Amino acid sequence: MKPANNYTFLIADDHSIVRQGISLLIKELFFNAKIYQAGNFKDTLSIIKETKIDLLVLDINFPDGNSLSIIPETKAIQPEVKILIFSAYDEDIYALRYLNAGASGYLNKGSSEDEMKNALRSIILSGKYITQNIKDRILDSYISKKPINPLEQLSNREIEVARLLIKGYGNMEIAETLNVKKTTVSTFKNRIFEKLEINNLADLIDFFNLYS
Amino acid sequence: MKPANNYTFLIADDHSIVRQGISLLIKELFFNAKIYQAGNFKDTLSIIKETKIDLLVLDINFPDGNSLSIIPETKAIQPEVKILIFSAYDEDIYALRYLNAGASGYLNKGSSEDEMKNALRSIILSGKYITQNIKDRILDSYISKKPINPLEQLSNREIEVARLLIKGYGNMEIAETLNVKKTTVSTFKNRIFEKLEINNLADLIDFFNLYS
DNA sequence: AACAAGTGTAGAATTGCTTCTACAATTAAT
DNA sequence: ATTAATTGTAGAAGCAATTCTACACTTGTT
Repeated sequence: MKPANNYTFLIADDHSIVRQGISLLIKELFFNAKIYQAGNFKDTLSIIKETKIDLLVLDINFPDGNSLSIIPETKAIQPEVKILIFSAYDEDIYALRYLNAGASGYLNKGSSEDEMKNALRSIILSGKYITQNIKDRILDSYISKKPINPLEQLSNREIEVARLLIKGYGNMEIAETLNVKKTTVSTFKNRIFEKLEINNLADLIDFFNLYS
Repeated sequence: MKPANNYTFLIADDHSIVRQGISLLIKELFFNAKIYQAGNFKDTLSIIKETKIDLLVLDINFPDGNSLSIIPETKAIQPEVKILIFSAYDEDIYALRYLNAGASGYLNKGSSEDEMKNALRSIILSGKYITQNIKDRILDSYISKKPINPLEQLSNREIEVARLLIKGYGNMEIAETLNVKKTTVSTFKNRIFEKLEINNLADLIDFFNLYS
C-alpha cells in the first residue's frame, strides 16, 4: 500500500510552458508526486503502456490525436487511469462529450490555478471533478434538450470534421486523418452545413468564432 | 540605479497556468524579479499605465484585443517597454509583422523552456531576441522589398476576388459577379494564395482578420 | 528603348467535391 | 415494444475547382 500522497501523474500537452505550470501546481498539492510529461499523443500512449498512472492531465489539441477517441484508446491500455481534460475549447460545447467518453473531469485553459488545484485534488480523492456549470448543463439537457449553442446540434463526428474544416483541411486530408472515404467527409460536411443553415466554409468559421 | 537583476515583468496571457509557468522561469533567471500578471488586454493596459515595466510577455490571443494594434497601443502608454510576443501561431506567418509593429521578440508556444529562457535573458540584457529563422526572413523581406502588410502585395483585381472568397462565394459565383470565366477565378485564387504563402481559405480569412 | 515583371484573361486535362442514394447501427420518441 | 429519427459510413455520377500553359497588355527597371 503506497503512502497517501504518493501519486503518479502524466501531463500531456504540446506546450512545455503549460506542462511546467501544471507540474508546479501538482507538486504544491502532492509534494512527492511522480510526474511524467508528454508533448504529443504518441508519447502519451507509450508512457501509459509502461507506467501505472493515477491521473492523466490531457490537452485535447494535439496535432497527432485530436479526437474523442483518444479517451477510449487510453483507457483500453490502462482502464483505471483517471483523465482530466484540459482544453482551450469552450466547456459548453465539449465538456459533456468528453465526460461521456470517459473523462473524469473537464477544465478550460482559462481556469484559475485554484480551479486547477480543486480539479486535481477532487479527481485524485473522489474520482471526478464536475463544475457547477457543467452540472447545470447536464440538468438542462436532461430536462429540455434544447441546445442554446447551435454547435451543440452537431454530433461528435460532425464536430471533428468541422474542426478540421476550419483549420483549412480539404476533404481528402480529412478523410485520411479520420480514416474514412472522402465521400463520407462530403456527407458530413453537408450535414453540418444543413444543421447550421449555412452553405460555405467562411460561415462555418464565423460560427466557430462566435460560439466557441 | 537599481540592482542588476531587479527587473519588473508583466505576463499577459489568458491562461493562468501559462502565466504560472512563465513566472517560474523568470524567477529562475532573475531571482528578485517583480512579476505582474494580467489575464486580459484591459488589465494589461491598466498595469502598464500605473507601473514601469521592463519586459512585457504578451500572448496575442486575447479575446479582447487580438490584433497588431495592441503593440502601438501599449507603447503609446509606455514607450520604453520591451515586448516579447508569446504566441500559439506559427512564427513563419506572424513573427515579422509583430516585430515590425514594435515587438522585441517573438516566441512560439511550442518552444522549449530553454528557448524561453534565452528569449527572456536576451531581451533584458541586449534589448531583443530574434531567432535565426526570423533573421533570415528579415533579410528576405529586405531584399525582395515586400510590404509590411502582405495584403498590399495583392493587385486590385486580386483583392476583389479575395474579398468575395472570404465572403464565402464559390468560384462560379465570383466568375458571374466579375463577368469572367471560372478558370480565371481559379488562376486569381492561386496567385493570391502564392503571394500570401497560404493554401486554403481558412488562412485567407485569418489574414484578412489580422491585416484589415 | 529595351527587357523583365506583373496583371488580367482563359482553355484542356486532371483532380477534388457534391449530390443522391443507401444501409446498418444507434438512439429517441410514442 | 415498435416506430421514427439520427449517426456513421460509402458508391456512382455529375459538377466544380485546380493545374498548367499561354498570351496580350500594362508597369517598372536599367
